[in-house]
Amino acid sequence: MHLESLGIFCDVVRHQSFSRAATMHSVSQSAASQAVRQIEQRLGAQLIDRSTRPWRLTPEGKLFFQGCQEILERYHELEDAVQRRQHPSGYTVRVASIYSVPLHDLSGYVERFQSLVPGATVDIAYMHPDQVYERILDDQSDLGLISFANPGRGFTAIPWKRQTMAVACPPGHRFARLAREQRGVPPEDLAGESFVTFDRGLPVRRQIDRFLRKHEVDMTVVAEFDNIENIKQAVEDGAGVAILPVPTLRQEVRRHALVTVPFRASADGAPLVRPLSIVHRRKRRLNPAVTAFIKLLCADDETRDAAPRAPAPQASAASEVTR
Amino acid sequence: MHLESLGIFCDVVRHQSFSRAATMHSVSQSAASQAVRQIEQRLGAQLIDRSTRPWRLTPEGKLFFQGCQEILERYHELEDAVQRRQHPSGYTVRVASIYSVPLHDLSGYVERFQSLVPGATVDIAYMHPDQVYERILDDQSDLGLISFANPGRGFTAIPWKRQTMAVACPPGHRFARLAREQRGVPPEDLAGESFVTFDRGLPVRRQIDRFLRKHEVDMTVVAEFDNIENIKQAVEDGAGVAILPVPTLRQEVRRHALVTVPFRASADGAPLVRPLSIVHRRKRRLNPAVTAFIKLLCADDETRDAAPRAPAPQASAASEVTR
DNA sequence: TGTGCTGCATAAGAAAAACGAATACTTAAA
DNA sequence: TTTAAGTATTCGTTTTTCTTATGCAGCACA
Repeated sequence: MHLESLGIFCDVVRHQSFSRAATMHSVSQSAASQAVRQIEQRLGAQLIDRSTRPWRLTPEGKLFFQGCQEILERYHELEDAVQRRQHPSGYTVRVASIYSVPLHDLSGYVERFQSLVPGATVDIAYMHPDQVYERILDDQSDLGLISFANPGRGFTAIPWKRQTMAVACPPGHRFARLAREQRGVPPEDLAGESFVTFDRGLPVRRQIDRFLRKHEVDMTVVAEFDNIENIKQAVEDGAGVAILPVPTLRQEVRRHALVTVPFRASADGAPLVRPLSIVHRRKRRLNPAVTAFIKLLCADDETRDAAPRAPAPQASAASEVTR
Repeated sequence: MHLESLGIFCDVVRHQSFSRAATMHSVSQSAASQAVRQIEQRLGAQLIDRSTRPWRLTPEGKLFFQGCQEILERYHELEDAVQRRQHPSGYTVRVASIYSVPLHDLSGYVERFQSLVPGATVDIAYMHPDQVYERILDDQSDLGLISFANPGRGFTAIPWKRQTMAVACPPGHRFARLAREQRGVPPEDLAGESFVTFDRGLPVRRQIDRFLRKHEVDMTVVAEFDNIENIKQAVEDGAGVAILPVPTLRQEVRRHALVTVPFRASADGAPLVRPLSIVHRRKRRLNPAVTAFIKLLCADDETRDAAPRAPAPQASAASEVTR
């Protein structure tokens, strides 16, 4: 019997819902249903009486649920105990992040985390997306923060933030007036502008190009960089305009070096967002500090920079990062 | 984490041996090795220090081992508790057997079992092999006793006995003298005999045919039956000779209705044996009484009717029934 | 009485994991 | 050294598990 299945069963019971339990475990509703059925088959006993609505636990189900809870708790404690024995000096959470995750945001988290889990330390290293993956695979980092996570090959991606993207231009640019007047720029108006953007091959570039193609906008790419800092610098220097995640522009906007011009919402299209994900190695025990840190990061992800999520046809926590 | 893997780890520790633990769990040594490694990877900790010979548990391993033992025990108790709640009146072991498993043998087992596990009852039903599979799939029986178990599609087969097969003929037959003189008959001498045998399509028939083909023996099939009783009857009636498992002939030999003539051992070939297996649904919790009954059946399987087993290149409890 | 909605089950195909056979490797004993 | 025993590893296959798509039942609401 798979402990994960027992965990799903327990959450199904606790939340009185297969779908919710499924989401919590990052699997589809179907998988949760099958997991519970598998347990029932193995035991040769109904655990859940589905004939009534809402469904109820059978006596066997109640018994099994209580037992499972305890067993799971014990097992997790056991894993923690092994971890503690390995790192008697306390936990370190090693984070590998892409450059463009606002340091500002993270340092806030780190402070809160260290007061929450005393004795824990957080190491954050900034690097190129590919290196983030590498470091996680090599077990040099516990967590990675990246955009457009691709879930293949042994990673689990937890959706984190969705940063709205907007046009960045120098304060003297004709778009800047729109921003001052609290108006957005229609994507079409970008046509013909000089454009500073990301390297081809970065997922964010593909996302932007798709957006522009959809709105039939043709721009002149005057420079490409593999990181946001360089792009911002080029725009400041008057090389052209750029499309960047809003939160990454905070500094420059504050010191009036750049202006953010949001896109005017158009009826037909999804807004341009950059999804950030927390990734970690699959099938890997995360030590308690890491789990706590993830929880902290996710705790308020809905509250800022959040764009409405595209409702998936069926609940699946992973679905939004798989495409 | 798979509870089965934890079980393998515990047995590895208990027996200080991957291979033995593997056999106990009916998997290959490779699988056991991989299971333990998987646990280690998930924990990110060495459980076993392989640098010394014999290997030893690391401190983490010791800790984890103790925890696992308890967790597994608890889980098994939990499953049993669910079973008990379902069948409060006590356990019944429902056995489906092919016709030709000597009733005599089984009734002995049943008696011993009932004194061993008071309150348990054993239901034995005899039927055609196909029905045995059916009944197990339909959950009408807990265990099946069949020959030439084919492990495909959701069954687990536990090797049980290996019955040596021999020629059965009427006492007046020319072969009968060989038996009285304690000599065997060379397979070749069967050529030209009238032959009463099993239906085409039964695995035992294929096995016999293969044996005869190997020894280049050509016999005249005068009758085919789907069960041993009919074959024995036909041979008694003088229809010809048959090749049957020795233990199934006990009755007839005792009352001098038939004579068993063993094959003369030939250098080149494996002796003709009929493997009997205990079969049950895979991935299915067996209630404690069933487990106890299996244990009882297997306890002395080596001691009688046993032919030497072909040593497998690598230990695998299932290998001998898979072909 | 329909009509849409929500939540679970089921089917089928795709993806991932587990497994076994063969083989390499490692160490202890001969 | 060689041999033998026991474990790790590799690779291809089989089995399992998961997702997507769809079905189906009850419920709310018109």
